[in-house]
Amino acid sequence: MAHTKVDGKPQVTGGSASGNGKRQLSGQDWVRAGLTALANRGIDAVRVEVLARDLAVSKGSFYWHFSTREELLAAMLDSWERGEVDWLATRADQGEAAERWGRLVEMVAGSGYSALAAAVFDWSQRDPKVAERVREVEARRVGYIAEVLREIGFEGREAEWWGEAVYLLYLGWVNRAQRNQELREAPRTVGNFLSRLVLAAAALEGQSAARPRKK
Amino acid sequence: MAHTKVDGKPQVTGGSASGNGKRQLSGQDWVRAGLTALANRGIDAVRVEVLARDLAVSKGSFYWHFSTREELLAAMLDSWERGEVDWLATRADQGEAAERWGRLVEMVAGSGYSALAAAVFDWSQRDPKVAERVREVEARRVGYIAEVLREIGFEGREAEWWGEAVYLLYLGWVNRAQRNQELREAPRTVGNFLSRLVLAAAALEGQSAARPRKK
DNA sequence: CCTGTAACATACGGTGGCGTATGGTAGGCT
DNA sequence: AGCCTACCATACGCCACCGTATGTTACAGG
Repeated sequence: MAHTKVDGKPQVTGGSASGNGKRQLSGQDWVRAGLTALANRGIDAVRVEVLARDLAVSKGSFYWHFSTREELLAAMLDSWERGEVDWLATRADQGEAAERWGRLVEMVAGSGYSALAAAVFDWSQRDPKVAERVREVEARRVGYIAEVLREIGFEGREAEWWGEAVYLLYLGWVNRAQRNQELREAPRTVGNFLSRLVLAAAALEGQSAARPRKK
Repeated sequence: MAHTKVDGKPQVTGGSASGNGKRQLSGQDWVRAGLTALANRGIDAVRVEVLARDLAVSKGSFYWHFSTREELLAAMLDSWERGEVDWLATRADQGEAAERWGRLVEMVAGSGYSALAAAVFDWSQRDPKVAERVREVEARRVGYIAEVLREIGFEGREAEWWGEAVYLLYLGWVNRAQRNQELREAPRTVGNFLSRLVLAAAALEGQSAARPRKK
């Protein structure tokens, strides 16, 4: 047992705020590098020696911070999940009725197409543990959308149903934008799709409630 | 150069219709095995030696049929593309007005969630050549949906726009169903989502045209 | 200045996969 | 029967990667 596990955090080891300028990586640096590789070339491209080359250090460094590759993958998944949960948490509270929909659309449209999310989704297909975590995150997302729709004026069951539809459309867009620059480079389009979908839903359900602004 | 390329087809080499019962594989057998591995564990799991073990033969066999692994991947992509194009071609002609929408929905809902398609889409992210082919197939799909929508009563531009929306929703469903049995095991749901989406679109656009039957 | 330890580097054994080289076999043709 | 050839097996060299063992450096505290 040469290395002490990273149970807590390797205390100081400042990534870039330690004052000495450069050297001395932290576990988080490896996680970040791993997530970058994941987003760019998929989970099977997250290799210890490759990351070491990217970071211009040797494997010896990696195996000090982590005891195995799987441990890094777990840390990466944790990091991603935390980011997703936080993203929703910071936006779940502050809301004034129909205004929230417009902000949700803008946030989604502006937050980029997220190659990372797409890569994590693909990863989840080959690892049941990952799939479980992704399902939880997706349930939160759909729940949040449905909540917003309820505030806009959709009735209970309808809100959930159309919330799912909205999410599926968004998910399809994320997927398709992956290989279609035109979709990526016009971030407006996602918002347009989502907004018109909700407008149509309201028209069908006979909602007289507040309409989301097309902005 | 020990092996002759598989330019045409290795003539007889019957997979299972040759009468002799078993042995003697064809290039198509390798392609099928490759597509299976692709669908189950992604493109990075399509390894020559692994496929050889699955087929209970040696690599020597593989390198007779193909000169390299890349050649197999190309053949796999060709096979997939041909299947997709044929799928649309056999359904594009025969149609009587609004009836086509119902059949399209049923076909999509019944054709399974297609882990293969999802895997190919993911593959396309790491290989521009694959991405190009996938884009073409997707353009055909969207075009076909838009065409059906036009026959239902949507006006030119609206048909294309909602056709894209319908496809994105379907794409999101394929993606999500990958890790959600509940969605997979109720094949009706896709159809319901798509049908209600079109109904809502018609309601928004003020179509009085033929409505797709909810069946 | 000496020592300990955190954070690396270097070197190694082992595995899995690619592509090649070459040998073996079974069935059709003459 | 002999031979050719399609199809496959065996064996090899090579490389990328995993994880381990152990040497090396920087700095903190006494």
